[in-house]
Amino acid sequence: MTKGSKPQAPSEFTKRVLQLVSRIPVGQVATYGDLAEKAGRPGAARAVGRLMATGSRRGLPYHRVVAASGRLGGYGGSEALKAGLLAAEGLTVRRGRILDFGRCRWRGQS
DNA sequence: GTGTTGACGCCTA
DNA sequence: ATAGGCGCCAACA
Repeated sequence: MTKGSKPQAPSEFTKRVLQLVSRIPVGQVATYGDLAEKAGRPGAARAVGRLMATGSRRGLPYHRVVAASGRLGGYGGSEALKAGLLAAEGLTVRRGRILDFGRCRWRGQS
């Protein structure tokens, strides 16, 4: 089969971000900017957020991806749900903010 | 090819 | 602390 048609070939950046998200261990969280940087596009936090919103891949712990400064960000319209999921992971969320954020922030391989 | 949007990030007032 | 603006990149109309 030739490549006659190109069915939404995912960019390296997209695959990279999704891969990183799937690598986030339980009890830890990563920020959009962090994922973008690890994916090879520092500053592309928006692109990362868009990937979550559109959800090219399912089954990934998108709820472990939060905004910077310890803010949750959003979750399809129910950030409370995101907070609940994070709390269930062992984190502590207070008024839409992750307390031990600097403690549970996933650093990949530090 | 252009314009707009989006689960962001950081700065300044 | 709150508000507003600019910049970044990728997908969609």
